[in-house]
Amino acid sequence: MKIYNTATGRKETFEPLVAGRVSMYACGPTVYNYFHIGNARTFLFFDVVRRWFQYIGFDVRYVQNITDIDDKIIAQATLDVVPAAQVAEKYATAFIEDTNALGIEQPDYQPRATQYIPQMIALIDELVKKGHAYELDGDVYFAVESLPGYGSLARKNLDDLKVGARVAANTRKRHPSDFVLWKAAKPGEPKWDSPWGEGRPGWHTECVVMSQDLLGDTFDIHAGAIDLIFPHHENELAQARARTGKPLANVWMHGGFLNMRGDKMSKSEGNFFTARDVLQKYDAETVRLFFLSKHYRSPIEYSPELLDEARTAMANFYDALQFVGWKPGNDAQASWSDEAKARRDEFIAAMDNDFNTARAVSVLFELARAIKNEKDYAIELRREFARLLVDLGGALGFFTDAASRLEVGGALTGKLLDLLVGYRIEFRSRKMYDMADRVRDDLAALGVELKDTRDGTVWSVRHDEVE
RNA sequence: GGCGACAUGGCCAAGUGGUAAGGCAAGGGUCUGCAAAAUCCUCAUCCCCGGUUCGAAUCCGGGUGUCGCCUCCA
Repeated sequence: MKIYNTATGRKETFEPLVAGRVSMYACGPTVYNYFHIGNARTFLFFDVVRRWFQYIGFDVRYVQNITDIDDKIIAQATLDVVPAAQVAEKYATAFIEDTNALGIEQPDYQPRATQYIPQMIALIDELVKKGHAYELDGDVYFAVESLPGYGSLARKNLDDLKVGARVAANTRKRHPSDFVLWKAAKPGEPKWDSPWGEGRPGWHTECVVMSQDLLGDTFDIHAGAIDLIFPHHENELAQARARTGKPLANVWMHGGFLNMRGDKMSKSEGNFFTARDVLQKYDAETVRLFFLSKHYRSPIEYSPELLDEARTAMANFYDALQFVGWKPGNDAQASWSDEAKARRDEFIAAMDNDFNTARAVSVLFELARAIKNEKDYAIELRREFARLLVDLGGALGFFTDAASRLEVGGALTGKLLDLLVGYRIEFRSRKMYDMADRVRDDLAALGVELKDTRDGTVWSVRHDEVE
């Protein structure tokens, strides 16, 4: 198992802290709005990371936070003329709904910043006492110069940052890169008591406190999108090192962006679609396939054409399953035939190589092709391929609901369809083609597709349009 | 100004020194009452210029282009 580690800039063999276990923390959303489809890429990818670790036998402990107190939430609350907590609650709920709709498994723990205020205050206090932070009119800042090696994660040095700093604002900070740990409350803002007066925590502290509380001082994997490397993750790392002298995480994983017409999709630039919007047009598996068709560290261009392609491809997978009469059951077999094993090994090798999902997905395509290839493969083998397809696909989060997708409205509906198909077969054998075609056309109007294969007439329900 | 990533067929995309996976689209054949499906065939020398090597899309140097980070940000 090799993973690209931002901290070292290299692909490394993954060595868990505890054999057989993985502790991972992914930065979640700041809940001031619906998240966009670019955010979805990140959430979805780390869902796949988690599923993969589980597939290969790891016991995974997965934490993803929700930032429910932040300047942007306060700003939105001001616009909506409601309490900030109400904005946070609304979009936190929406976040959970939307990630569910995307087929993302909920994390084992989903801490919220406001649940950890005392712990954050304790950490900040400790940093002040150790000389790594200082107060300034009710704000508290982390002194980046107090910590040798600050900037190592992003491979930046303080001098360069000084030059590049475009933020003039607070000239009273000791160093322009000093970042805020505690913010004094302005009138009307949400606030908590602290040794430095009433205020709220800065963004970079919550993840340190929550991850260390739930996963320990140092854990296996810390994840997020590429933009979080600096300053967010750098600042988390700084606080953790200042506190414990140890790294916060052994492996830092960062996913690439989803771009819109060349630019990164971003709420502040207004060029985005919410995941909600996209799910109106494309089902969750289509979105998943669209993302997983490319390596997670590469940028992806948002493209309706490619989403359409992904939809076609997904339909083909289900066609293949239908083709050999796949039924839910023991897809995860203890042993596989040589033919199946060869493909499974290829899939595993791809995933174990820094989560090469694009390569892994191509194995699924090859399986689908083989499943439908009645000429070269015996039906038993093709059925095994189907089980393998569902098994491996499941490791990527596909086919989790295949049974119900392939099933139509219960047993009676299935029997009625078989009856109608029987009529078509009968009509065809009597060369009553107008009636035979009427059966097919009428069913097509209802979204049921008939195909006359060598093995007889089969029906399938079109699922490629989401209303 | 500093740091970093990427550049593969009509489109998407894998490839990490051994002679270009896969998907979509397109064209042609077989099969078929028709349609669909299935099946067979066709479709790239990897941004440019140098270098290393028996051999490079893959390594090194130099260009060009695109993008990201340095500021809230998935």
